[in-house]
Amino acid sequence: MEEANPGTVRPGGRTARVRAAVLRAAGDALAEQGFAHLDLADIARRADVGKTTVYRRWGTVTSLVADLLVDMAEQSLPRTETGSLLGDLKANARLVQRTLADPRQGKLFKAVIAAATCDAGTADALHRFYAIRIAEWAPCVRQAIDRGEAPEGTDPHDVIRAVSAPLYYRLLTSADPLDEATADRAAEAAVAATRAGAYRR
Amino acid sequence: MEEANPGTVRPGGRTARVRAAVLRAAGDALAEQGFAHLDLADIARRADVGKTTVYRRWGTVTSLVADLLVDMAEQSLPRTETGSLLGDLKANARLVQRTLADPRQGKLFKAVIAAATCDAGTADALHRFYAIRIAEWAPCVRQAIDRGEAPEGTDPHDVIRAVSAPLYYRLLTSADPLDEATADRAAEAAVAATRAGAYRR
DNA sequence: TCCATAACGGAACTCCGGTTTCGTTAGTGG
DNA sequence: CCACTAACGAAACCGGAGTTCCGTTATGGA
Repeated sequence: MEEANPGTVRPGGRTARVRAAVLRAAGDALAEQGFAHLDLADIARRADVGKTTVYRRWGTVTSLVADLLVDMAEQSLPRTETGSLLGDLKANARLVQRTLADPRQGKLFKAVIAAATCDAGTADALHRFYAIRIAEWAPCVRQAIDRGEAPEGTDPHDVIRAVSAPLYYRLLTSADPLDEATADRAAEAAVAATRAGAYRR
Repeated sequence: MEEANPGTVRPGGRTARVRAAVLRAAGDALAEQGFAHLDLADIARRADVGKTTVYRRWGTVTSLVADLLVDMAEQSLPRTETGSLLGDLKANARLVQRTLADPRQGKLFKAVIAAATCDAGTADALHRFYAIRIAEWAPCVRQAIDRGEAPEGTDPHDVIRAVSAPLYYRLLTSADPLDEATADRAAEAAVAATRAGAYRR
């Protein structure tokens, strides 16, 4: 007789309220202090729940981060459409830039990336989160192919990744500003490379 | 009377031997288990030194990682020259790819990036490490400008960063393979974007 | 070579994050 | 509405990472 994980038999009601409060508290704490010294008892206090509950339901910091990533993936924004590849990729770059440059969101993303380096389950959740984001924006590259703005055989996922990569690299490896010019440059570079066939497979 | 930090009055002899052993042990442990649960007493055991010494000299895990980054920056490889921008950027991309795809080095880089998200001193050391690497390879873009392969006003640092960024993005946000084709594509995309003037300032 | 002391390490100690226990509260289905 | 139990939380407990103490070893300059 396999025992169900806590919170899975009755996922609604109080259980859902506790999850929401704990995930909100976790996001706040991650943004404030990063991943390293995250303390589940502190999360419990912030969420106004018992620390036993947090240990029972999530067990470890990285499991809590993985659950937060699942929640973030469910909440993420749909893409916009501008009618041109450059316009779409600039919109995407600006969205990523605004997120990473936001004091709370930028730190939160750093923290979840750090957590994912330390735990396979969290890494899976992070990979899924980004796969969902990339899949959300990939159609704009397909549309560009249809409009003749990108060569046949261009991999849409590669193009979308090429827009985000310089912004994340900047966030994680330097203290350089993450401004709109940087975002626009990332989009322009991705468009130029796309047109030149660099992402053809 | 300001007290000197341990190891700074007599930095040679036994002090240097202890540092070398501790940094080697730290690199191994970071590669094996990531950053989160790094235990200074374990590092001391691996290095065959007293744990008091590790706490006295480095104090925290992140300070030890920062010192490891200083050491890594001192050890890094000089750039190669191929005579063409594409050749040079491919060489750079391949070097980064080989490093990140290496089982030990890839994990080590993930771990130091994670550590840098958690501590300002470690972040500074990481930023310096990458600034040194980028400065090492920037001359190849300057040479390309001189040869007419890149437009005047191209920012060499932007170009070198554009080569690395997709590889780090792949390492940190997905489980996708980091192969030579990916490295070559990063170089080709950077060259195409450079030629199109995307990195002109 | 000698000496002052920087740097060292073993052992004892502390404290806080993680674990266990068990009575209480909320949810669900008959 | 009621009975069963999933989920909850307070309190007590535990152990290992971090800290302190003090005798030992190695270094560098006179």
